[in-house]
Amino acid sequence: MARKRFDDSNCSVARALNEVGDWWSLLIVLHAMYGTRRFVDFQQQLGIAKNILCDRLAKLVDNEVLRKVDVGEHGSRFEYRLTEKGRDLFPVVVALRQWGDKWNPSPDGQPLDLRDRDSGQPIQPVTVQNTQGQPLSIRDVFVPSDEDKPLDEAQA
Amino acid sequence: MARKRFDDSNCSVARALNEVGDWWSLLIVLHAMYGTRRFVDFQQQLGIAKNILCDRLAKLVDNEVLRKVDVGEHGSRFEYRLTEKGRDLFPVVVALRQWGDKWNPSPDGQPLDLRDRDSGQPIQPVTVQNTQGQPLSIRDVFVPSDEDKPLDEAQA
DNA sequence: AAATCCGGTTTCAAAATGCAACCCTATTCG
DNA sequence: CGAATAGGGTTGCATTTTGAAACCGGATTT
Repeated sequence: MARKRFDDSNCSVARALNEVGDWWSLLIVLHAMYGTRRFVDFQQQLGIAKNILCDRLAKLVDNEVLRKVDVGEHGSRFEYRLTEKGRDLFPVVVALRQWGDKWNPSPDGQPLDLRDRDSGQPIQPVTVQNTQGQPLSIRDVFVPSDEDKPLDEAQA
Repeated sequence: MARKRFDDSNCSVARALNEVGDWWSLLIVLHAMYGTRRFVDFQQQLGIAKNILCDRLAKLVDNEVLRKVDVGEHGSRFEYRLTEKGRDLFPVVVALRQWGDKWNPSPDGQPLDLRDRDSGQPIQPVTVQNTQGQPLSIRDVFVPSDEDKPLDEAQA
C-alpha cells in the first residue's frame, strides 16, 4: 500500500517530514538556499528525474516552501524561489549538514564553511540552547507536564 | 528503478539524508530521544509496519545511530539505544520540530515545550549563529572560495 | 496445557521512483 | 526562412519500496 502520511498527526515533526521529509525535497531546498532557481538547474545539479522534480517542486509550492515566479523573459521561464517559510529551514539544513560533516566526513574532507558576511568568521555549530545561550544536550532538557509523566509518554 | 542513493555524494547533506532522510528513520530517532527503546513500543507509537521497522532499525544500527543491546531479561529482549552519533541529531530534530510548530501548528495548538533541566526555562529557538551568538539568516552568510565564485556553484 | 509477548520473516498488492520518449512554445543558428 | 536547441513539462513502463496481514519460534505468564 501507500506510504503512510502524517497530515493529521499531532506531532509537528511528522507534519514537517510530510512536507520536506522525502529524499528530494530537502535537497531541493538546500540548493535553493545556495541560489538555484530554475528547473533545469535543479535537474542537472541534483541528477533527479524530471517527473519527480516536477512533483516535488509542485508540492513544495503547495506547501508554500517555494514560490513559482513567472519570469517571462525568454519564452516560458519560471523561477522557484524560497518563501520565508522555506528560508526558515536554514537552521535545519545547516544542522543536518554539520551532523553529516561530523559523522560522515566526505572523502575530499572539506566540511561546510559558512561565514558571517559581516565579520568573515565561520558560523558556530547549531545547538539547542537555554535562555543564556548555553548549549543543551538531550539530557539537559525535559518536557514539563501536568502529571509529571515520563518523557516516553509525553510525546507523539 | 530504485531510489537513488547518495553514498558517494560529496554533499554531506545528501549523505546525511541517506542515513536519516527517509520517512521513518528520523521519527524513530525522535522517539528514541523521548525514551522509546523497544521494538514493540516503536511499532505501536509510530504505527509502522513491522517489516519496515525491522529494516529501519537495522539500517540505523548499521549507520551507528542506534545500538542494539541484548537485555536478556525475559527471553529475547533487545533495546535500541541512541549512540552519541544519534544523540547528536538533537539540534536537527528540535529545529525541525520548531519549524513544524511555527509553520504548521497542530490543531491542538500545543507547540514543543522543552525546558532546561537546570533553570526550568524553555529552550530557545534553534538558530545559526555567528561567533558572538547572534542569529544569522541565510542572507547573512556566504561560502568563502578561492575564485570567489557565486554560491550557486560553490555547493554540491 | 493454552494463551500471550517479543522480535522477526514471508507474501503479496499498491504506491513511488527512474529512465526514456514525447510535446509544445520560444529562441537562436545557419 | 528552416532547423536545431532550450525550457519546462507529461506519459509509459519496468523496477523498487512500502504496508497490511499472516505466520513463526522461543520464552513467559496463567
